[in-house]
Amino acid sequence: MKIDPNSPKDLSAQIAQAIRDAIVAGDLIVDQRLPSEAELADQFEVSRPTVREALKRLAAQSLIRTQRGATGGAFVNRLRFEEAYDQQVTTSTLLLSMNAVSFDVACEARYALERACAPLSAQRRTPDQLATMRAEIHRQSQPGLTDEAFCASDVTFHRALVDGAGNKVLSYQLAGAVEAMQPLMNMITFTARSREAIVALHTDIADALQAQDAVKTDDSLAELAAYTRELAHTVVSARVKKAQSRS
Amino acid sequence: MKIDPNSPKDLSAQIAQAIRDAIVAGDLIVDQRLPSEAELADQFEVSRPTVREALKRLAAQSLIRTQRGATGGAFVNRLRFEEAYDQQVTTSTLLLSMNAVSFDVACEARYALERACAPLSAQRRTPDQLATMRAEIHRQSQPGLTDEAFCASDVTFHRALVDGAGNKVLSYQLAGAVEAMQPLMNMITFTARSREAIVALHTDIADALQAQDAVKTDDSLAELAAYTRELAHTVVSARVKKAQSRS
DNA sequence: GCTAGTTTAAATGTCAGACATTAATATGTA
DNA sequence: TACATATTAATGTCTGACATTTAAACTAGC
Repeated sequence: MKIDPNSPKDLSAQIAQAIRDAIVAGDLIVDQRLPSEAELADQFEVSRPTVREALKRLAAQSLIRTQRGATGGAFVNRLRFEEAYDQQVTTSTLLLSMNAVSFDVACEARYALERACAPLSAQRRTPDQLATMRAEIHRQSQPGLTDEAFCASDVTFHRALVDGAGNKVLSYQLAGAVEAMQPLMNMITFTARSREAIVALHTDIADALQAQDAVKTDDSLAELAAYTRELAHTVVSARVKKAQSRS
Repeated sequence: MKIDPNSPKDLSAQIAQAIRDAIVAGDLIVDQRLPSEAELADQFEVSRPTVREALKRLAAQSLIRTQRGATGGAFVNRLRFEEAYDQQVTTSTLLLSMNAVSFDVACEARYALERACAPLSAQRRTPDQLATMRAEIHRQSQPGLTDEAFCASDVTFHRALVDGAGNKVLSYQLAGAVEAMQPLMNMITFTARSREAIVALHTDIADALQAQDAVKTDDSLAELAAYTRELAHTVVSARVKKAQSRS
């Protein structure tokens, strides 16, 4: 592992890249201890703070963990699905908000992905996951619920659906898509009637999954997708009208 | 923004979290300049190296960028889809390799997601994307190709398919799934006959997309998925037999 | 000989201060 | 006005020190 002191990039960025490459290539394996900061500083011919900055970069990506004390040091971290979720959600959320992704595009992506899970979920959903979905449907029909709580429950419902596919890779990939939608969904004000419609569609989905009917699950999801987008259009056009009447 | 000096977590981790929260919450907006390192050190009542470690953590996640010179500093970075791809691919690749995700599970996820794109892609694929797919099919039928090059071409083909959906969010979500599969695919040795079969199925897919036939696209993808998994099973069982005969 | 408390050592975490480098801006001169 | 130079404010890097944590080695007492 070598770095170029004359490169325009920061030394710490180069060092982080070198170690990252070694991890990805498998030269450093899970739980293996990296050399101490002082040793790394010697190897790369830089100071300890520079090495530390590099290690913090890797820690931010959960590629390493550090431990203090006598037998401490930096260790290659086993990247777990659970940890990776958080980063994915944060990144996806920021991607959507910073790039002015329209509700339509995000919504289309979300339901396309969920429908990919539907057949698998119909086949494999556990009683536990079904119970979660039923519980969330019940929560969603409570009248006093705030819009935010309604959306949060919606996310839980859909994650149970996705997890029903029993495929960790799918769950991971979709966590970002589903959760990142929440801030956009939160911008919608749900009327009593629209909530009722959504709850009815959620019930259809849960029924279809319980009956392990892949086709009906897909149909219900498609209906929900269409309804959600229609709802958003109504809300947006109502807002535009309001703004026009003000001017 | 406040931090707790008695927390078990590193000060730099807490500071990074505080700034990250501010960005996600929208308190810091894109291209806004953060206070200088010295000012941040004052605000959080820590030293400059500690602040720097926090900033490097954020830089590793592409949340900020830094600029040297008189008007320099740390700026909130507009997270672009292109940049986010890389991180997603790295993370997905490591997730698969470190968690011993089976070929079956990864393959199932990949094709489920791709099939989610199929109907949209059949509707919207551009001539350019079709041309890319045809070119890759041509490359794949060249006899001298290494297994690695064959797989790389496969990835390009499938990315064109996914991009055909014309939905940046979908493309982003699937980039990880498709590319992270490559190392697993590389473990398969493709015989001349299996390459021929894959090329034929790719041709079917391209034809269906060209005809904007969503159903046929989906069918062809399903066939390809089944064939790929069958192929992997054959390879694995052949390896097991070989190992048994050796012992 | 075994256990409990103590010491030691090695590592990360933090700090202070200095200097190097970069790049925009202000200044000065032909 | 145009170009060269000096200033300045920021990040990038280095040195050296001290604080804190933790496991292991050591020691005293039973």
